[in-house]
Amino acid sequence: MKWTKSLIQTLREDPGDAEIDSHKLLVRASIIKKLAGGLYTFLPLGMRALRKVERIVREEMDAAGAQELLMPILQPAELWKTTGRWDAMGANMFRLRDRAEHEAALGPTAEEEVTDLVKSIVSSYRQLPLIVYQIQTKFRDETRPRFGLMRSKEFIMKDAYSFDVDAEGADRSYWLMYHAYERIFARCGLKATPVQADGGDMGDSMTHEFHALADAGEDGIASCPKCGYAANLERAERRLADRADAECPAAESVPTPNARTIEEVAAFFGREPSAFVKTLVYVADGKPVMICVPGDRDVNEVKVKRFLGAKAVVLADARTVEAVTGAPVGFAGPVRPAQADVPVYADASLKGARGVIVGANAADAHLKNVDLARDAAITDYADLIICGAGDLCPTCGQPMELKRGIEVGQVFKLGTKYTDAFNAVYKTDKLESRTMIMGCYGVGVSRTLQAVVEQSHDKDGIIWPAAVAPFAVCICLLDPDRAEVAQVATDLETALETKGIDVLVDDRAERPGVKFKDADLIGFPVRVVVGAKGLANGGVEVKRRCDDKSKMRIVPVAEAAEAIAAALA
RNA sequence: CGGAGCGUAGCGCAGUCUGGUAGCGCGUUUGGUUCGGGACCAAAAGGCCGAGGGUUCAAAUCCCUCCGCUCCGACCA
Repeated sequence: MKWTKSLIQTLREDPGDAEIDSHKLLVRASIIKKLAGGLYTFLPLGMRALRKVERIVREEMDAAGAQELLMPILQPAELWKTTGRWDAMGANMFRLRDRAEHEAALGPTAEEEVTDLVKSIVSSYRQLPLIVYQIQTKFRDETRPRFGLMRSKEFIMKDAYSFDVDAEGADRSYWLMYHAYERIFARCGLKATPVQADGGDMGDSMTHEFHALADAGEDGIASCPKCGYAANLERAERRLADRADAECPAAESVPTPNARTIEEVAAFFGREPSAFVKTLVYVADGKPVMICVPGDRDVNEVKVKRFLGAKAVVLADARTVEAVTGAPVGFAGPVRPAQADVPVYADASLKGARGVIVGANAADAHLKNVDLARDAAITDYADLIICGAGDLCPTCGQPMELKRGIEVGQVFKLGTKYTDAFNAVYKTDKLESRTMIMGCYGVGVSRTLQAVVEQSHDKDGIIWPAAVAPFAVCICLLDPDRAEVAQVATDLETALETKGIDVLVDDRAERPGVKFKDADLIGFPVRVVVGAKGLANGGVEVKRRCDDKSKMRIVPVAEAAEAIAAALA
């Protein structure tokens, strides 16, 4: 392929609306172009890279025995109403009506669609287990699209679904996909870590996310350098240190005018935030609850939601707080709230807490010398906080580290949530009807592309891993108007293509510096310089993008194709 | 959805406070000199100043409404 025939427009300056390196580079390198917020065109270079990621995904899915199919993006509302997700998905789903006023959605995912499909075809245990997948555009009406392909309204996802006769089979399918994912991301040149995750509204409990570790990632991950435990902060647990608080005298109210936040109260008492217990009022599915956590920690709303088995947990508004505590916001505490029957849940680390300071449920007052067990009616203790760096690993007890990650894939055990709703059953060999056990497995294909760039770039541009590069090789033809030099480039292009290597020949009438800068920006794994000067010196220059100039080699023309292939290996 | 900022040439921006000829850099086109890490000279093309309404002799600039984009937060199968 010749550059002068390609739709490529590199930019010298960073786009004004990009924040993170990968987004800037994808735009500058002519990989993607924004149409509107959260909507991007894949330019020819981007399309080539995308196809390579897709191909890796296909090969690994096929190797795992999954079968590719393609289901409609436009999904009738009835499917979603069957599982109740027509309402549960809320504003996240794009909805529309056809001319006959039939409601439909642009698929954000396809559990309903695939369950309906499989139910209609599979009726016997002989047809199971089954894994199907598709690579398709998905739609989500994100409240805040950002960072280019990282969070967009329309994106490309590989979604796979497994159907098994029993829990053991579902477990096998789960790990089959899990290991396929490890291979997919490794082949894409991505350092991706599986981490334990929260299932959200998706269903059952068992789920792992695959995260490409990167500072620009949107998710926090707690990981243990000793034993390898890793979990999304939404889920990450910690081992509790033993608590041996001394007995304390009777609780006593202390006036604390205008001290509401932990910082203010801590300054007032001259104590560390950890000496306090912070109490927050939440509304869980319409009912108020109190959540107590150490003053230096934050509530993990995902854990609260899961612990309470609630659909929605939101921080209470000021009126509710006043009704529950009997005091303005800022003075809530677990001891004798105005609404005596409100459940009070405390973080597990507070079990045995004595001598702590809490809100007094009265304006401008806090209680000191509180013994939680003695003075408050704690309904229950549970793990309710967000882990922090230094918290102890729940598995081995060593201090954990905090990292950030880009979620590029997730595997779920769904159980029978969807197959029950659709009555997707099969017959056993004894003609008994049993519900199929399901799993679902997603790879963010377009997001993976950006994660690769986020992990693999330098100040000059992208450094594509060969497996997903738009072109593996760029031939910088320095003297395109000299026929004998141009012929060397074209011959080399043909020789490489014969070996199945993608080549882009930069045949523009540009100065060498421009071509070198662009080759570095786009990030072709191997750069070959063909110029009159080099040929006079004995051949062409071969350099890998990941190496510095000192590794550049002069290779005789006759051996060039071989040397380039070797450089890519 | 709350808070903040920004919409001026393909891209990056100045001009807006204090109303009066539409600017700069990059890119593009043409000619010339250059030619191994984003060259130089000369000429040129390219604008409904986000949209609509108002104030004014006069609006990119002041006022109102709307739309779009970005960031922080909330949210995120």
